[in-house]
Amino acid sequence: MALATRERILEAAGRALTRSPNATVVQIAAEARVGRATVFRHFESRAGLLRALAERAIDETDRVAREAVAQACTATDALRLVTRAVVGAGESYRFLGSAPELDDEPEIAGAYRRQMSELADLVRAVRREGFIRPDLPTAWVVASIDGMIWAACRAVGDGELGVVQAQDLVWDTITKGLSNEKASGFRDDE
Amino acid sequence: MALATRERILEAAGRALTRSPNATVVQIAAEARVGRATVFRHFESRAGLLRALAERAIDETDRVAREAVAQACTATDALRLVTRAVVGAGESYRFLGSAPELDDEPEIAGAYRRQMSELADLVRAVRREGFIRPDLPTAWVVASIDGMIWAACRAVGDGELGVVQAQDLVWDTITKGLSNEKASGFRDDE
DNA sequence: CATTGATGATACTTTATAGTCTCATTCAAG
DNA sequence: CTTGAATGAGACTATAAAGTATCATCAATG
Repeated sequence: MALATRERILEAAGRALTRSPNATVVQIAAEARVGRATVFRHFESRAGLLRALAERAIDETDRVAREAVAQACTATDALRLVTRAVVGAGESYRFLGSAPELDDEPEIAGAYRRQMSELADLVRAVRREGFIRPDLPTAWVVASIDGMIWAACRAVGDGELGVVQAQDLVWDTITKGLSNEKASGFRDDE
Repeated sequence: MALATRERILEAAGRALTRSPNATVVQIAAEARVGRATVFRHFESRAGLLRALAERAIDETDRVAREAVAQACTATDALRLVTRAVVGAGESYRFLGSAPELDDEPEIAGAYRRQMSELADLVRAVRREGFIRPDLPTAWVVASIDGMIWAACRAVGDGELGVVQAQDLVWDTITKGLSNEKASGFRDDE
């Protein structure tokens, strides 16, 4: 079963690389319960395996994001659904957050830039609908959404939150913030 | 000037490792404009250099955080000032975000856990002051603050925001969120 | 039962990088 | 000018990991 094996290796690589981003082929093979040679039968090199894994993660993220956009009727709702969807797919791309050598892969780095740029477009559309505070730079809105998504994925991966809970919390916090106060004013001096 | 050289190497290592987390000693030495042998005259090994760099970053973060706490009279204000201070010190610890081998250093991993735990204590104190929405789990509040700080540091490092601007935006967004609406309600069906 | 394809194990080669050592040079202090 | 400490350059070794090749085994398929 060549396909099943390849899939097993990819998933094992995701787990191993999430744990330790410099995981060796030996460690990945062990995680997949597969001989080291088998890894090289399915992938031309370790770099090739990482590339395949990254492309898989990017495709998966694109897929769920597109699905989310298709279901939404406003940009604001699209952003909400995309956020939920991407957090839900966190397990598949979480290893990317600390995979050093992937910055050297033009395709991967380019895909990440494209996703960020698409997110920026969506944010601008949401802004036109009036949902986003006008005083915040778009770059910061994008960056903070990205940061929240990563925080949620990490919390889920570390078992601190359930997936659904994290999905709810991310959008809730992105929009309303953490503060309990109506106007969120604070005074420097008590 | 032994001390100046050691310092030059540390700062160069910070820059090099921020760019590429697997930077070799050759690359670090080149960044420091120093011979490779000189690196090993000042540090027992590459791992030792990373350890020293990480300890330096942790100490610096602790220092600015303690200063911030000392100036605040309420827990809420302390959290605000700590956030500002830590974002301001981002350059010194940013490399830690993607330094794989440092997870194996018990001292470093432990220090990070301690910092997160101190942040959690601070968050609980802020919660008692009533500033934080009671429906949010503390773990999530901590995680999202951490995520916002990282997002701000990355934005500063990438030149998307100025340091002061990022410091302002982080607290502002943490507390009030991105949304323009008073109650931040949204409707699923337009 | 025989064949075929995938696999596991293992030995081997290659390469990149860490780490050591030596020597010549430079530069500042006396 | 002399001396000594720090450095740069480069040769050298050791090692870990990637990648290759081979052979025996096992399971499915005809």
